Amino acid sequence: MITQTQDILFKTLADPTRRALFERLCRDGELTVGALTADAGVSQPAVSKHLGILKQAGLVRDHHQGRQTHYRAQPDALEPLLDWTTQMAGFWHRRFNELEDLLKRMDQ
Amino acid sequence: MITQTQDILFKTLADPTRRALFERLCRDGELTVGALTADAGVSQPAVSKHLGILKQAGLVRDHHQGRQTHYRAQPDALEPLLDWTTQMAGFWHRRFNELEDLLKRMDQ
DNA sequence: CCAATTCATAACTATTGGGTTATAAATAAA
DNA sequence: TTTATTTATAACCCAATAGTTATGAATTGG
Repeated sequence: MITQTQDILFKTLADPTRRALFERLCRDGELTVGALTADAGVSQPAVSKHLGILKQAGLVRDHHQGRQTHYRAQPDALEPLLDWTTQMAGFWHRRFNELEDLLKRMDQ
Repeated sequence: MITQTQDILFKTLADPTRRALFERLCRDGELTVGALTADAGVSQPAVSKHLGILKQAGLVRDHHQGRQTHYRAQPDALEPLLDWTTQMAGFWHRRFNELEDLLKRMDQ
């Protein structure tokens, strides 16, 4: 079910602090938990939990180096979101064109 | 704050039944509350509440006709979502190119 | 070895939010 | 006018979740 993937993505990105973490990783590249926590506005455990959820959604990847964990964004995971959005817009435009055609036929 | 708009959109579309209502309106065009309720899988008050939230987010518009309320999708409201997604992908690609350039310079 | 640092997990709390039933308000029909 | 239909709102309940503090596990440095 593809709608499952969309659901996970929307739910994951619905939280502002979580979305802010992902945005920072997109902008600044790879960062440690400590660096992310410094500007997150919430505690370190909260940041770790959010990163775990982002990881489960496939939006970030991590690798360990000594006692630090580095996280980086995985923006490919945004593709289903892009697909859904364009599809919704597409449905609407198709309907719009159908209506346009109908009006044209009625005009004849 | 544009991030406010994004927050509202993500939060609004994070709920599956609410997103399903929006999808149906995109596919099928204008529908009444009754028609939407028939296939929603939840009660009519639940549907009304969801439609109210979608309306506040600007994702749907309504108009009254007799005792029925007709709802239709307003897919233009998805634009900030599209902007955010492409922007995140853009940030990442820019960083990717920077890295690529760095590697090229190191290669010389 | 011992202390300090970095991150993840556990346990708990409070709030949010989506669902329900009951009911009100408005319109249509009999 | 009375009854039936359609939608919105109110009041309430339960589950999910984002936050906290406390602590454990792993690694580094003295």
